[in-house]
Amino acid sequence: MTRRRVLPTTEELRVWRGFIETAEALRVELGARLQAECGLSPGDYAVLLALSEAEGRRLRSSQLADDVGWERSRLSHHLGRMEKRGLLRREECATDNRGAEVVLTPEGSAAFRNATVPHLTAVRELFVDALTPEQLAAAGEIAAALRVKLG
Amino acid sequence: MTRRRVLPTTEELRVWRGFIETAEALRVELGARLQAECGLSPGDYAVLLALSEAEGRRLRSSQLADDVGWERSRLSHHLGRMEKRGLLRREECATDNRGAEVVLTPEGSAAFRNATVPHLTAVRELFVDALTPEQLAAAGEIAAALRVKLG
DNA sequence: CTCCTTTGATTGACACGTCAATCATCCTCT
DNA sequence: AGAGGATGATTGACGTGTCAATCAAAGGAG
Repeated sequence: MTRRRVLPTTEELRVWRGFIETAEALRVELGARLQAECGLSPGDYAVLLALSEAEGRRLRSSQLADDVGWERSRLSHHLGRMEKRGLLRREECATDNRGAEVVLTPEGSAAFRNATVPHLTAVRELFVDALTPEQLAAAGEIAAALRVKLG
Repeated sequence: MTRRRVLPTTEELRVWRGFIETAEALRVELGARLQAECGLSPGDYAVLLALSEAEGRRLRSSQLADDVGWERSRLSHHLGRMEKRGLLRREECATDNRGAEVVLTPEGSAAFRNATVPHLTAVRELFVDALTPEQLAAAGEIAAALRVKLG
């Protein structure tokens, strides 16, 4: 009588480690280039992207948190750092005295504009161009399959 | 005359985002389970794994840094925190007075023993079992292809 | 043996992330 | 209107990560 196998085989573990470490290395490399070429962290980029796409380049704090998928607290800390660097301003909200509105400054807007082409080029170079069309499609399917288990 | 395409298409970007965000979510979920079930961070686990496999459950600091693939400084900070929790001890090295040896304590050893099965089970559940055999193989090939560009 | 460079490791400063606590305002219910 | 819970946002404590500076011991060249 055979017990149902619970632990991964050595080969499965090898694939797992290769997969997760490569994804991590990719994230790190993209982040490093963004930082080196544009002086922005990946977090900065996410915030600037959301604000750039918003009406009037401004958003309520909680809407921004939703857009980038962060907790309020994380956003608050990050906005503090970005505000200190002049990338954005926080203003009081007219319709809700509790609320804050986050406004892109011209500097922030320019920083994002300068970052987007280099960043997307790097994505193409390191990800899209590194894979065959079949592999690219498979990557999409794999991600979708994994997401099922992640609720 | 057509210029060579430099930026990813919308669809390519969609795949990219799905891929990188899913890998990240997987990493986070594994880490959260490890923390909840065993009280260990992924970093703790990596250090304990390397020490557990070492001769006499002890390693020179720099050898440990190599094994887990970290910078010395990062390791030093992390060892400080782990030592405070009693998972390991730092001892002077007999053969090199500059050097430090890191020794697993019984508590550290036990913590790792308790962690390994739950952790590997989670890897199987969230990664291996979520994919078809073909997808698993493809994941390995995709990771290999991506690593080529990452030097 | 005495410089002088290299090596092993730690430290401090700061960016980033999570969690729990806080606080003011808003809103609902009576 | 007023009590009390829900909501928007910030803060503080702490774990984690990087970088540059530091420092002592080791090791090679003269």
